[in-house]
Amino acid sequence: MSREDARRNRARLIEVAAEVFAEVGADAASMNDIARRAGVGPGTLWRHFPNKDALIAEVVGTSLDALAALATDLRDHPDFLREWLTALVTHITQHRGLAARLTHAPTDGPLSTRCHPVEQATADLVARARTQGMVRPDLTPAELIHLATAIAWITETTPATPPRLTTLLFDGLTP
Amino acid sequence: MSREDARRNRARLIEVAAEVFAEVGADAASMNDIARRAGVGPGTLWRHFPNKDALIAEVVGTSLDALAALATDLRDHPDFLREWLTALVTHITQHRGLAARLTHAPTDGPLSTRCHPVEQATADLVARARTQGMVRPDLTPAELIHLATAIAWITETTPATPPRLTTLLFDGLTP
DNA sequence: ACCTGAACACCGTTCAAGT
DNA sequence: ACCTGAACACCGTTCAAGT
Repeated sequence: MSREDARRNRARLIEVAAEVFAEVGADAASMNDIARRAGVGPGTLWRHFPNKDALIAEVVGTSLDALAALATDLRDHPDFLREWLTALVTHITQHRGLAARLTHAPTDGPLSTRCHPVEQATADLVARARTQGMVRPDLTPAELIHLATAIAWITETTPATPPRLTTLLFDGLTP
Repeated sequence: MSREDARRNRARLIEVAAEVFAEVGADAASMNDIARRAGVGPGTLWRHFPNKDALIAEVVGTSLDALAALATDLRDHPDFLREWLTALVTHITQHRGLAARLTHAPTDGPLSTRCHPVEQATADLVARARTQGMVRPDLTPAELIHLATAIAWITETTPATPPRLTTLLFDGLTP
């Protein structure tokens, strides 16, 4: 088959994957199922994307970039760190199963690579918050991301809501 | 076979399950693998325990009870709510894969049932903390458990440590 | 009464064989 | 160059057949 067909296959696979992820979650989705629904053999899917994370990275990549871009808009917001934490949680929550995938993704894998801009943005905002005394000085950017991921995850399967848990975390449990 | 054999099989299955859970985590552990290692057919495992949660409940049940019992010891501790949160997180962390199982367990299933004493203890301590003004008055016991589970979960697959995240949650992110 | 293990429909993943 | 789909070793789960 031609390179043209290959390109179409690739585009179609991403499209179908996005559908399946939305239906059952990125973690629960089956590679065979995605290939089947795209009308393609499993082998074709696996050569276009060497592992599931690569496929996920392609599906959520552009929205991760959009999230990172939002960070610059937030820089001058009076409560930007809280806003950023909210944005992180919201974004992860919008892609069911992504939280579980993020925490298991190897550091040098495609998904982690795609997250780099968001990590960078988080580092910037935490540093900025620190110079302004808006945040406890020992908080690391990685910790903020871990906590955002944890909140997004627990939200997927319990009645707890992201804004509420975000508030509890940000302000603490004491009065 | 005799009822005697059945009882021995059951005990052996719980024993082996505990081993496998410790090795690969309760979530990743395979039912077939447990049956195989116990020298028993899959069917035998499934009749003794109608689903995986029932098996998990049996394995972690006694330690859940011990956790609940700890709550009464804590009642007079000056910082008992923080201690309790720490105990919750510590306990879940000690059983890898338990966090994921807890959040997906059906409310009327065997695992949720086994968690009842811990939920009860949490409700008591939160209520007590509230009357003493030690905690924000809108915090619900369920929220505390959800957050403890989330922290235990994120801890399994990242360099983040339970005591640190517990502190961040309890005290909040602001200085 | 209790156990066995073959069986079913899946999964991720690979790779010879086709165009 | 790219695709196919059978194949392998697994998984959860069931159930006829055995003692």
